[in-house]
Amino acid sequence: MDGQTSFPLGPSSLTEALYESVRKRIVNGEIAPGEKLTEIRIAGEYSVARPTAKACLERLTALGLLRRSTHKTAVVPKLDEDDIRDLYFSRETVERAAVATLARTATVPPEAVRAQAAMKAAAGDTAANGAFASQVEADIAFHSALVAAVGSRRLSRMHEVILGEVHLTMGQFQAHRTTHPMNVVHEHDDILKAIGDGDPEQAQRLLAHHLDQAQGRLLSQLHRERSEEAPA
Amino acid sequence: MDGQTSFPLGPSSLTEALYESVRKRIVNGEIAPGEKLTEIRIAGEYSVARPTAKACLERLTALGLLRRSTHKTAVVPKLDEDDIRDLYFSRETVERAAVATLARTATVPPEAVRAQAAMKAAAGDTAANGAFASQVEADIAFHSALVAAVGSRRLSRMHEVILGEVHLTMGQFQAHRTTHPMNVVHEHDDILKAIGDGDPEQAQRLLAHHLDQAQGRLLSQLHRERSEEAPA
DNA sequence: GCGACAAAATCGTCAGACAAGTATACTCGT
DNA sequence: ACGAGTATACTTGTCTGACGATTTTGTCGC
Repeated sequence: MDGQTSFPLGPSSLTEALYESVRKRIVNGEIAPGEKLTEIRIAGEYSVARPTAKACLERLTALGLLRRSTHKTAVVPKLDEDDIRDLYFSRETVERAAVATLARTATVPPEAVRAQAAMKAAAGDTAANGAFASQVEADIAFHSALVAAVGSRRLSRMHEVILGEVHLTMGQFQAHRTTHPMNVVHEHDDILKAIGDGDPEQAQRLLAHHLDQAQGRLLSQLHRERSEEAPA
Repeated sequence: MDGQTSFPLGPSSLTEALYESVRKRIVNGEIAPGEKLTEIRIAGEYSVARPTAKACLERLTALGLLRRSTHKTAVVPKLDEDDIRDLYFSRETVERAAVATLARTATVPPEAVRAQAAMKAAAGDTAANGAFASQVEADIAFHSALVAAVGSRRLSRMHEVILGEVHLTMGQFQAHRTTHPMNVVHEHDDILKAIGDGDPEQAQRLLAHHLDQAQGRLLSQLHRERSEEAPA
């Protein structure tokens, strides 16, 4: 994109914009897993000072989107099977609480419904370029809306961090390409229905199943890739 | 204290030690809620450069131990009723998942048992100076051990953040002073027993009750303080 | 070919400086 | 005397530049 004209810096500041931009590049897979991100490189690419770049990398590291230890350069993490299981266990913990809470008052978040519409639209033109990315976006938006509707700042904060890593793995494995997006849409619809019916147990059950499916897709994709690059 | 002789910096680095020190001062209530923490003040108190102090404050802000908006001085947050409810809702979400998981395999974490012993010891000499602080420490350690035993890095990370804020409020309200610590000890024991019995439902029930009690103590303490400083 | 030493790259921390925004205090008009 | 607008001081955001420490890489000798 247009990299040199002054950025449309949304919020207040340089640091924020830099962070958002690098974050996007990571979760969208533009920066491959295992790739090294030095402070100098970031500073150079964006024409900012090294301390600014440093702060950016530190923030991303805190969110799990980068790994680095003292005096070593940051790298985009390549999540293994244990990571994915751990990630989905944490995710399930948070989202279970969310859907149960919503179901208790039969509150169907309008934002989630909107995300569903976007997902259906994206599912329509699977051939189109960038359709994959917008599917992932819509999927993330759906789950995000579910948690946001609970109204708990801290739950949302935790979920945001987790979804960041989820987004990262999805971008890396492109698991959505190997499955029919309409299945996901239908599972989402079922969850919304259970919430609307005021049935917390059912909502949790369906959610757990949905997440299990997603985790399974990621794991099988992981194994496939591993077996391909085995002859080293 | 001795500010000029090089610090006995425990871990790797200056930043880390600074962060730990300031964090402790905040959660222990040495820095009162509402108190302002300028970068310059921290830099001066610890004889470090301002960027170092800045990074420290940013980290603490990310953890919810400080609040600040752009171009405004960081302050130690004074949590209101909504905050406490939100905090305990999130806490319950995480710890429920933990005890349920442990109970499913009837795994009683040795660390938690050890924390219980420490708590009993601290409960013995309520009169002693600093006994209150060690009670809180032991309490935190117990719940921390529970979650750590699950073995989920991400769940532990989330819990760590939440416990930071819990620690903060406990230090501020000193709620433990108004209650018999042995009650807390017994509730902990009950939870451990349910885990050992392999009864996830019971463990979750007892945990929820335990957290409800704790939240209630904090809220009543909050109301008491508010009514005292009402005539403004 | 392998291990040890030297060189390069990178990070951690610091000092100093300027711009920009916020909050406070002061002045002026009514 | 009091309120409103402005001016000043304080604090933060960002940059430039630099030095020591540590990790990594590359080379040399055995």
